[in-house]
Amino acid sequence: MSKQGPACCSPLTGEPLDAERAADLARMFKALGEPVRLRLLSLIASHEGGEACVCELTGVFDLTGPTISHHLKVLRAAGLIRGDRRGTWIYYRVEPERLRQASALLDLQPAS
Amino acid sequence: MSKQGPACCSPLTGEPLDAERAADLARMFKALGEPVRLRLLSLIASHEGGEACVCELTGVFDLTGPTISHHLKVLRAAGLIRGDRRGTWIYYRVEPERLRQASALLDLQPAS
DNA sequence: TCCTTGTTTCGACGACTGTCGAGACAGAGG
DNA sequence: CCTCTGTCTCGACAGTCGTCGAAACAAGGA
Repeated sequence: MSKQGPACCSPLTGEPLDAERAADLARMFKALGEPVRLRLLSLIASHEGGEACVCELTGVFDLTGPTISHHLKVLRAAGLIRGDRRGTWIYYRVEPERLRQASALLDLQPAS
Repeated sequence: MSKQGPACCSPLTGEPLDAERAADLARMFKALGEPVRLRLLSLIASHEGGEACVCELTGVFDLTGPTISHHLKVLRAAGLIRGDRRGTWIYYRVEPERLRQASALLDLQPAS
């Protein structure tokens, strides 16, 4: 379902964002606009194999389990990560397409 | 000048963000994480000449002047735009370097 | 079966944010 | 000088967000 039309990647310099697209993109940026979530995403993205389990993420911060779980849920709702359970542990990995969408929007000089 | 230092543009896949850098980047993404601000930035970036005055931005939304001014202030504090007064009107333009920084962070496959 | 460990959901609290109206400041022109 | 227009600051209010403790759910092992 995530087939992206040409409009998905047009940069800011192209034409003004309409309200609907702005709302979707803002949801993603809002998820990124929190230091803990940004670090969580970076931890997952840079982890060996491209995925990390919650148990490895919790110890990095001085935060309780529920708080980490909450932030992971926000990142999941924004479409930035995806998690699946394998046995006891749940492993999270990034959604590259979604990140590319954000990166392209902010790229003022698209690859020509 | 199109080549940046290694630290400023290292993508998420490189190494985990430290708390300080995450805080600065999160400030910028938080500014982008609001539909009105995202549309304001897009209006400025896509405007003829690369700059737009507040009077042209206010009419687009069903919001009062103070509210638009507040959002512009947040974008300014995040380093995303810059405004200078010329006579009666104040013109805003984007800060390309800052946008490039964000775009590069989210780019999972940097130009190799 | 019960117990232990990993993860999420629920309910609550303080802090922050978006919005407004009223007023202040800046510049242009009588 | 005064006035008008454009923009910002201030103070206040409702709504949202990050955080926690307690409890629930899921899977594995005694």
